[in-house]
Amino acid sequence: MRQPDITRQKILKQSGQLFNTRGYKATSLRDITTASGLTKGAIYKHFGSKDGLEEETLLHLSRQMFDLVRGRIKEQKTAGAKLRGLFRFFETYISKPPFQGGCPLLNVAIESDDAHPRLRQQAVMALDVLYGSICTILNNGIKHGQLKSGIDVGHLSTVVIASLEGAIMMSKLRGNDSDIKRVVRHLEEIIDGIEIMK
Amino acid sequence: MRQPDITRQKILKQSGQLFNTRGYKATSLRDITTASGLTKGAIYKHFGSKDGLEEETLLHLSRQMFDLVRGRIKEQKTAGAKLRGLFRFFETYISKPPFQGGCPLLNVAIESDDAHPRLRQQAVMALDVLYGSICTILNNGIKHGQLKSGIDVGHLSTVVIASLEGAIMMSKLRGNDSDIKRVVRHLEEIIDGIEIMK
DNA sequence: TTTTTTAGATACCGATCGGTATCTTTGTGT
DNA sequence: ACACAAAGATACCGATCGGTATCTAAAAAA
Repeated sequence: MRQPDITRQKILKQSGQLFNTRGYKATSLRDITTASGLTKGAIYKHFGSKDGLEEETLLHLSRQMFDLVRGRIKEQKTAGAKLRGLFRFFETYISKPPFQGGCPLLNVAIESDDAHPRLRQQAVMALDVLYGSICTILNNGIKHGQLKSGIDVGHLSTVVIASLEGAIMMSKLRGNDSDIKRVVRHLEEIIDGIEIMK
Repeated sequence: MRQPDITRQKILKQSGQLFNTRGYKATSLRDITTASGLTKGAIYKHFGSKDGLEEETLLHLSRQMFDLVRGRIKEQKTAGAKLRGLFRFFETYISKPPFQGGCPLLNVAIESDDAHPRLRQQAVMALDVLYGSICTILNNGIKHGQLKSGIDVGHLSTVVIASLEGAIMMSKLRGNDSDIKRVVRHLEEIIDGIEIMK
């Protein structure tokens, strides 16, 4: 890897960690230069402005998250197993965080929804991707006779995402994983109810 | 009301609105003085520091929210009706916001969980109050034969809060109320399933 | 009415913010 | 080996941050 690319990745790694824990606007460039050992010169060469860094960092965090999610989904065969894999991924979000600060989608949604249109637009896109992924799993499950055909796919996808994100908020706030575990159990029972056993 | 108290309320009203929309740390004292027409002198006389103002404002917002929630709950007789009243309250959170910026609990939880221990502690207490309220409704419902006795009260309370808060995040992010409506419908179906009709 | 305390406005402080201009270093192509 | 462009470090800018000291006005106490 070329040296500039290494620098770029080093900045994104640190800004990702800091933005996702302290918040985008609450993190200063100084925080990032201190953490990365680099200087403002490097940041501005690569990202042009702090706004630019924020947007690219969010993109980077979203990609990281969806890569992990996709990995969990693809290693399962049936729709039910894919969904359970997704739930387990969110469940270990607290006990074994893949990266610090909780869910990047949740964090940026709360920070941006009233005040930062550009970040908000990116957050909406990330939410749409997650929503679409779950809908696809459900639709494929119905098509292949793994799930009952009467399901309201969009409705269930919304319930799944809302429950998981809300549970992450609760568990992170309280500092334990009992809330996320309860919610995952509830969602698993829903899947039990719509799954067709062979 | 004495003049100092009027001033104090005026500051709390504006800081509440600003903290809940832009964030606590992202809002400057200047923002508050501009919005309220008062000066820094007034703020520091009444609250001592920005940290102090943040904590008192959060307390003020929490009280506002719980007053509204309690109102909705108390005007209903049965446990089922109380819960449905609570759901409707959260449903109208988006279309007819009682105050700007969404749910104060959700907002402060996300902002504080990794970086601001004092605010976080207050957020935990607010969550405990909400959780306790729902548990009480469920327990009373069971005791009075309005709800089936096999319910896991804590489990269901967690699911209710997580779903509602997650749905608020989604609806506020997307700028419509379809997500919160879907989640409320789901929760109502859960209540249907545990309610004992006379 | 006079005194004395309180509420609140104003002016100022050092620190830090995002951003830019400039300089040095590194690496690449010839 | 040389020239040149890209990467990144350093120094500096005006604006704004939270906080404080001081001053004025208002209200309570005498």
